[in-house]
Amino acid sequence: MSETQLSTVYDPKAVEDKWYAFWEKQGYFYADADGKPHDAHPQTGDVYCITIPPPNVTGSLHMGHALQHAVHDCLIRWNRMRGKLTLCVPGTDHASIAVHTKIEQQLAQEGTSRRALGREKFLERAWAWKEHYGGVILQQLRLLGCSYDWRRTRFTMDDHYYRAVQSVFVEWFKKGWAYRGYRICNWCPRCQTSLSDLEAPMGDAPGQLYHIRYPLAAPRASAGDDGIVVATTRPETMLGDTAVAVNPQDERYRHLIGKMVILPLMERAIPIIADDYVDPSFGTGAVKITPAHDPNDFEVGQRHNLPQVLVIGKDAHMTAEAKQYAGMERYECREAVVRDLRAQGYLVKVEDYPDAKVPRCARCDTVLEPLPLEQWFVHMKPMAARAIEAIESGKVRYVPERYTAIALEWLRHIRDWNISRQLWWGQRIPAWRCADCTQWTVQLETPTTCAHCGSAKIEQDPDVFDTWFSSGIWPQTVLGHPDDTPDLKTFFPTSLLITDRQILHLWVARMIMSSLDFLNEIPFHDVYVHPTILNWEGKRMSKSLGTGVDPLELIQEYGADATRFGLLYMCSITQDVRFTEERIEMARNFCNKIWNAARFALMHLETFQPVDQLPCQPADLPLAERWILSRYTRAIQSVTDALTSYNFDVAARALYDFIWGELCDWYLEMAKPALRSNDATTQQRTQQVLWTVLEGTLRLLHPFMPFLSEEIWQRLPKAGVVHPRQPDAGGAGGSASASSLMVQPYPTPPMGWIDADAEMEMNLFMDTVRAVRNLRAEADVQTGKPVNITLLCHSDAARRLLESLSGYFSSLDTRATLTFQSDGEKPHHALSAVVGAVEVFLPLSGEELTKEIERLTKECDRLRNDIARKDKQLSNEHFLQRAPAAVVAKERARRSELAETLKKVEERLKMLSE
RNA sequence: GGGCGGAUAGCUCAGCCGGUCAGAGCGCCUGCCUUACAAGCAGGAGGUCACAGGUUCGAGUCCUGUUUCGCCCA
Repeated sequence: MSETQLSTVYDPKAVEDKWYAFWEKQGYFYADADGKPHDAHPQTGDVYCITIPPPNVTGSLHMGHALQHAVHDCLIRWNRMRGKLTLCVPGTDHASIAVHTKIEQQLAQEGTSRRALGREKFLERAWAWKEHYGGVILQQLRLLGCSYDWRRTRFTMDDHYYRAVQSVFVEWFKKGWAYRGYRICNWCPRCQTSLSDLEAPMGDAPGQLYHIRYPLAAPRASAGDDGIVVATTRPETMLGDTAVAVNPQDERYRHLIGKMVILPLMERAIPIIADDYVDPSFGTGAVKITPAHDPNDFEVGQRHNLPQVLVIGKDAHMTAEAKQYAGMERYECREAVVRDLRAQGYLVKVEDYPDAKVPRCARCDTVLEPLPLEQWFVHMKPMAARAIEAIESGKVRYVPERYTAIALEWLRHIRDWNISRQLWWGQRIPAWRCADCTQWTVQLETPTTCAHCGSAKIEQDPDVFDTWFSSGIWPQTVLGHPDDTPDLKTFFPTSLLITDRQILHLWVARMIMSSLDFLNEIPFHDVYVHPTILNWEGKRMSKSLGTGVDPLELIQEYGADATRFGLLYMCSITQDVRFTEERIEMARNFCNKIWNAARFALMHLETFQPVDQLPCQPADLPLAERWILSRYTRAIQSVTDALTSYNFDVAARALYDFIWGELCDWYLEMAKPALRSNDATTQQRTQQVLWTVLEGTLRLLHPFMPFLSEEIWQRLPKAGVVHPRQPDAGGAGGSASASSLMVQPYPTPPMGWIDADAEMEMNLFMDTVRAVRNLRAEADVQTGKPVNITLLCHSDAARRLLESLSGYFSSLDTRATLTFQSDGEKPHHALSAVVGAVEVFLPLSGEELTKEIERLTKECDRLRNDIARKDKQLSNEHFLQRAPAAVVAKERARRSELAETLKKVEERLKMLSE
């Protein structure tokens, strides 16, 4: 096949599916505990394992996932190429509330309900829904190029996993950590379930603070006593008040403690009590106590033995206890209560309260109703203590480091966890209550009788577990726990967890706790928290608001490699990144640049037979070769360092700058003459360096752009192999190590190739070339028109260097014919530039003379300015005494450099004016 | 109320341990279809690094405060 037939535009669609199918067929994604499952790639014995955060089984890929998995696969491919036994376990979670709600909506549309349908039929529907949409998101990850072990795909409702979740509960019940409790819980009136504290984020809800007067009950303490004024943001809850509380230290109210007030509208007598919980500075300093509808009041109520009056029900409507307000919706009732209070003269004042917050449902945003409920809770303190120890001692490391403190803070103030959900889609709680003795029987196998009294009248709790309760055991469970498996031995603890910061407590902290408790091990060594992707306005992307960008459309339009590279390029240590499509476009252009550079290289390597090792010392090569090998080495260092420290943006930039700015812009141009040379030795030597650098660069690039790099690598001649392979042509023939780029070793920096002299010399050369281009542009010389350039060299070394490189000038966009001078008469009417010890002259036609004089005058001013600044610094005694000698020397050198330049510019100016 | 992150060219972002750090991509302006690439090549304009103090010989870079946007916890 002739490489010249390759399109000048890289076409991702033509290569992505092909290589993905090939890799998968070869078994390269797989890793087994014995370390040599498919003998697909060399293993050093080191293990690298990640379990992905399981997305919602019925969900689809959004930008957050795309970024997260660009990172996942980059690290997975990198470590695999480093020779580690590398495993990434994919899977999904059952998203209890989301799926449950979806099915309920469907049923409602069909005019029925889950109660009418019954639990069994409902679950059939849910499973059917899961089968229909389940795994779509995993399919989408393949389009991104993710090289995960798909054989191991797990789902949190799989039989094994289901059992594992239940057994966690049974174990914790045995320890006394899982217990049945009655307390105020977050209740979502729309989802009809309780929620944990973490699923009930507080949101702004600007409202009013109502000041209500509760009159004293007879006999009055003294004439004219107006009772006590309480302040509340939720006046409708007053219907359930069973006390008024004041701070015992508060002089204003001390005389009222123990007295009774009459609750307006309800006409009930309630006591005034003293409790430290009351903040005297807030509102009026007197607080109404509604034990049934506020978590703090609930506790006050318990301390003071207050009755609970439930006035708001699970449907967010008023109960019979609310008497004349019974049946009203809660906000409707609020209006009615305020109206009646005002009419009866109890409403003292209403003030705006902009800082009010209310808890909302994390899933549906409905304002939650705190209600006293009997639920299953988990006692967290002992587990949190172990997690704190593991994090403090550095066994679990957070990246960026600042998240450590955030995690610790939450763990130190951990509260018990409500794990029961009044839903049907999820793992059923294995607990049976006895109708006779009211005790619970908790075990994995379905009991026939009560474990306490032997009664047969037992009934299973209808509730299921919180989804996070089940995903909290993800890493160990997908590797086989609670069974003792070889996978667990080999891959656990895993290497890394990559996650979003939203679920740091909800999920990450809980995994650490469960793993320490059950396996006495941390679940992962590192936690990498990637930035959140925002839209260009800095707002969270939202599908419902239509502010999201669909990563699949990006892959469709720009290709998977460009999408991955663009995302990694913006993946810095910052907390948020704003997404702009231009970044992906930039990456697409970069793909194209690489593609064309490869076309060029392949064209010149068609008949070339490379060898693994450079056949000579780099020092014996020409400057351009020494330079590119040196820069290539530094690129390997940069990329590797950046990946090691999770600085994906830095790694991507290093690749971009090296490939585009050095390899393409300079080396390929400078290699052209030699590649076209008739001298076989020169040609082959250059071909070998070109091949070495390109082949290595593709390996360096592969974790970022797996498809493009593979496509090019496959076309590249191989050391010891004559024909390039295509997946449909060669199949699995040949040794594994030669069949795919993804199982090649990742480059390590050949330190001996670093050549500081070559870099210095190239810098002088490049600066000179740039100066010539610059002068051409200034003189408005049309491209293609040759120019005569005089190079006046004040150093023999510079002259020798530039003379030896003079052949390159014509090809590097200068079109220059060079004349060298070491001294003597300088060209008079000419444009000029100074590059170190070299002066560059371009003869001037005449009319540009004034323009040039102006320009040089400006430059003189600038230089004099700079020199004055330096002089000031260098005459500063403090600076000379306190700054390190090297810095002072550097500044002195810089000063004389500037003076030298100024001298030359002044001379030029003089000559132009003559 | 407590904690954290951001504020650098028109836009999106890099700038590690203070001393060529004032940068990149896009956009804009000027030339170019030069046999790898117009998704490209060459050149150019454009920023008092949010504000105010302080530390230092020297501060986008460290400290304090302010303003502002966002996140987390209570």
